[in-house]
Amino acid sequence: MKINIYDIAKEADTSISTVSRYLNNKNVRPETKKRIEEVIAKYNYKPSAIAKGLVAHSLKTVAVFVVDIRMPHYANAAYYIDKKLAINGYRTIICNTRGELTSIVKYIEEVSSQVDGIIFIGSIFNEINRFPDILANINNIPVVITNGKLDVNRCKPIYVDDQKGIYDATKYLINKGRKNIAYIQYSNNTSALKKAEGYKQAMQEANYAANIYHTNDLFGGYEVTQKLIIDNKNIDGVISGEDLIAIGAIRALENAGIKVGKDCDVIGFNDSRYCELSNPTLTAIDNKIEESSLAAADSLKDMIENEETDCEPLIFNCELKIKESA
Amino acid sequence: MKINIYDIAKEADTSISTVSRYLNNKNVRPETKKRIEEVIAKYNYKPSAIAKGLVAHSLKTVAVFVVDIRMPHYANAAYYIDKKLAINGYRTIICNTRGELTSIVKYIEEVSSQVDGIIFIGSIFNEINRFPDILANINNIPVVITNGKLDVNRCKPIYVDDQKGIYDATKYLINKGRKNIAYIQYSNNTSALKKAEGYKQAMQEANYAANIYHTNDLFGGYEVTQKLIIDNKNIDGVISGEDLIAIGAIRALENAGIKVGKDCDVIGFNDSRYCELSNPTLTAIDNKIEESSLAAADSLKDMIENEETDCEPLIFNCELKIKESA
DNA sequence: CTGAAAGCGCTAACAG
DNA sequence: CTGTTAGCGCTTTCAG
Repeated sequence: MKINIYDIAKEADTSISTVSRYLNNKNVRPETKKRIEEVIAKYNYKPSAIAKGLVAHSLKTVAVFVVDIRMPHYANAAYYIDKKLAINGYRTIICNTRGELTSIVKYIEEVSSQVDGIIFIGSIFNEINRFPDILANINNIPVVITNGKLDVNRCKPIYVDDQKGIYDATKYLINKGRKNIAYIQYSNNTSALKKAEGYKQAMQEANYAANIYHTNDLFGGYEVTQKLIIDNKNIDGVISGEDLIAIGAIRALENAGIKVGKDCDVIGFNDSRYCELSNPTLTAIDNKIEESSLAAADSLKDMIENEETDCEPLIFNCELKIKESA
Repeated sequence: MKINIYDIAKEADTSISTVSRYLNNKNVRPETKKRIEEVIAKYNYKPSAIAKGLVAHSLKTVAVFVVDIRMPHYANAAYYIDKKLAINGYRTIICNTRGELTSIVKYIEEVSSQVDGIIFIGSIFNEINRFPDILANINNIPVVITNGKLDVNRCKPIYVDDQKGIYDATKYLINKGRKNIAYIQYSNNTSALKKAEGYKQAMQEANYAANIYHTNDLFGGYEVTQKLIIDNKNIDGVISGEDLIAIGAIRALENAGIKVGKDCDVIGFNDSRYCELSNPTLTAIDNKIEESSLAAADSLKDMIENEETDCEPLIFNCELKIKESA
């Protein structure tokens, strides 16, 4: 039932090489070409990408590792990467690892022998360095990672200085005269710790006490802030490493009668479009997702196609985007 | 440089079939096995998934077509589909079509000869029916589509009755005594039109005038509602076909001094977790993304593995999830 | 411009 | 349990 190039050649009364040439837009005599076209149309023949891939040693496919595509940060990254790479004829396999090591391992094993390269989004994937066996799977393909560095042959790191981003934002509040600034940390990975570090550093320099709250629920900003308000009635600043948490914080503060942007400033992280949905709109640290994702896609493409071995890290700086909440 | 199964066989002093058997966990004499393992470890050999795919006529990969992975609805769908399919050993290629026909065509052409099946999320992909040439590409692979039906050999449609969802929600407000209910429509595709239809139907039955506003910006709910308020000072209900728009509406209403949930009710659509970020929290129509996505994944898997040809549509009903805004 | 033949890396009979 | 052989569907020399 399934038609292949042999069938086409036979029925078009020519050789498979000629059909192959036709398929690849090489010179074929018009009459032969016409016969081939007719047969192809008749059977609705489509060449097998897999067989092509075997010869070309490439399926023109890359994998993008994220924690959870439902989180705006990852969705944005995946969107820009796919957009950029699709232009160059690459398909994007999405790997929702949920940050679980077993899941990461499974995806790597399945995907590494099928893709031309991998992009890891987020420092959590640094964990892979602890497992040489897993690393071995990706030792021969080009790899890009944001906010990390993998010990493989060809790894291009792309850094966005989250820590400095938070540090600057904290400074900004301090300079505005805020003294009682709390930080809400989401999850416990390297990236989250670094961000918290930026906050602590700025507070320390100003001789203010650091005050860190934790949540592991992306939508847990509301509840954690309710606690925070009870603990600390004089709160005048809240910073979080995730926009969504900061938006939850705003809701909690407003519901407690604390005017955000006036009595208390709130700053988020990512500067996702969700900032606009908040009331007041959320001032946030823009961590350059679009820029860094496009750079990741470009770098990977270069590494794949030009055997590029430039593994110098690329560095982006955050930028505070001021809106109503601070 | 690149090691293949021949190299392994030679160095382990055995045949490729034996190596192949070893790789596929079939019986191999312990001593032989040991030699093979050593050589494999020495060269860090990984079998080529592409070559395997050529033999198996499958790469265990599916494609998921969405409009834009950054939209919560699509991100959720993609997440659940990938989660379910990954358990069964399938990889998920994501195709961000932006709803553009040229992009849809390009993705289909590239992907159709490489994947085992395709899931289309959303009625917009019904457009494909207008192009027999494109349809031909996917005539031989199993296809699942939500809120649509494609004219190909094997297509499983999964419907979620959006129209009824909006109809019921409108009824709900009417029964609460709301009379001046406006609807904000996002985009112009079949799905959007059907939703608006549900609203009109309910209003008509109650003998109230329908009042529809439009926006093409997912984050445009705020601005459109500002206009709406100017046009209609007695507004007491706002319904939208997208949560994010409804959240923008809430912000505009509150900023205009109209108490949401009291003076005016607001209802969104999707019941995404963003409803929790709104203040007041957003009452919304749950369109069963998780259920329908998991069903899509299951159906596709059945169609792929069991040559399943049951193309009876699967139907899900929406459910109004009441929170603070209505 | 075209055809024969080799090869991409693996699996699956088949015969031992 | 193992090796030989023939594919899977395509591209690519290399002669002609």
